[in-house]
Amino acid sequence: MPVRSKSDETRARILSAAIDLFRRNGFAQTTMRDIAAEAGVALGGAYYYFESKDAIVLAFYDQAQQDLDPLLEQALASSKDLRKRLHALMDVKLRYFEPNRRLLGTLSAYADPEHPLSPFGERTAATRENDIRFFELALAGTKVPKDLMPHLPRMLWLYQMGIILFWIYDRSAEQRRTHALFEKSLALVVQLIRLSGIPLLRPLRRMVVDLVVTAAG
Amino acid sequence: MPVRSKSDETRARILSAAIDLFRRNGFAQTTMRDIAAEAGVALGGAYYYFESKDAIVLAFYDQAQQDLDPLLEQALASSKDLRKRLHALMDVKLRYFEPNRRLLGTLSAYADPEHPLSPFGERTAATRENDIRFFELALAGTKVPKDLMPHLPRMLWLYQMGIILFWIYDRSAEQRRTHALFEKSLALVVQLIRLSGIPLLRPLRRMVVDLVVTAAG
DNA sequence: GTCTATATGGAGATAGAC
DNA sequence: GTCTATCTCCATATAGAC
Repeated sequence: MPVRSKSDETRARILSAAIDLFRRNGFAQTTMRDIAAEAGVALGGAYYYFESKDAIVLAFYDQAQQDLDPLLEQALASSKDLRKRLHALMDVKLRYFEPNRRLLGTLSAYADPEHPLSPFGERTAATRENDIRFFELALAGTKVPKDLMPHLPRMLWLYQMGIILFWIYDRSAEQRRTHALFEKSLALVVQLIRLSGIPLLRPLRRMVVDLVVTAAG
Repeated sequence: MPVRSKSDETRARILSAAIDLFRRNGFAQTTMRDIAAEAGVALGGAYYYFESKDAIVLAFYDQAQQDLDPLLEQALASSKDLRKRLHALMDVKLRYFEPNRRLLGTLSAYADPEHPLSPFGERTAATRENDIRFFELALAGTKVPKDLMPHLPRMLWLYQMGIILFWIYDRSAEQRRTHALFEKSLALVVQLIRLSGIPLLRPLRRMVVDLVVTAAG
């Protein structure tokens, strides 16, 4: 454990104040002035540590990834079964982001890959690829047709993003609808992966792979 | 054709100036001052006709719907074949929105159903339902299992929204990737609808219907 | 009813003193 | 490293001319 300098301290305090405010009041409604006040520094101080409001969100992404990595590793170790593994990955993420559902909402606004905060953009590529790797690991031990294998982790990642998006805006109590939707769709997804190898479905599988290749460019 | 009063004239001029600027510079980057200047009125003039910047976008939606309705009717009349009809519907929309791809981009930002500009929200419900009705009409004459029928128009609408979202951010020349993706996925979708009736797929179909019901609440 | 001119209040960001 | 003072820009509001 590195000793945290006073500077690290202040930076962390600003970040945590910001996330707290984003959570409570939303991203757009939170001003840099609010953040500075909550962290006990002057406005300029906040800008000394983060060059912009966006940069704070990026720092939040980075921290989330660092926090999540070991939890995701652990989730994968809990079982060899694909369904259970995918379920465990999702559980870890939803639990982690639960207090920040609202913040994710304002961020999901950035679908444009050219926006720095977009989950599909360049600035977040490393985090994204890191995340996709966990789906690759989850598939270890599961039989998947050769032509599908290179694409499946990314497809599962996208599926996961869809569920998370649904979850963000799910107004049902404790997001029960998302949980029901996830259980049912996951069973379907795993079933389809299992069935994807049978000869009868070969033409269908090829169509899907072709589709994915087209979409990915 | 009603005679346009001077007031209607001005309103239309402001709307068209706004859309033009949104298109060229994006929604967020365009200020009400820009809009007013481009339309040749003072700032207050713009606010006299539109109570907010958002209201201008809503007016754009409304106008788009009015313009599109007859074109979509016509598109449906062009064929009895489901694939061709769905293709024709998409063609009409992409052609219409082509000059405003960028504007749609900034709007797709509003996934939150509570945001007034969200395509999933209450404020846009009438436009949305109107649009879904065209998918219902497109299905007339196509055999669809009874349990699936009530949900299929909405599912197709959602599929269409996905393609349009992809199109918005498609940086390939003339959005060729989107067009390829659409051709291929449409063939798949139509094929699945055709196959959905065969007894072997009944369990799968029931899972999907169950899924849709869960998602819709 | 239509529009101009001007005001308000708040945002993100920065320069330069300490 | 941190603060104060200040800048620039914007959505929106309003008073009142025509």
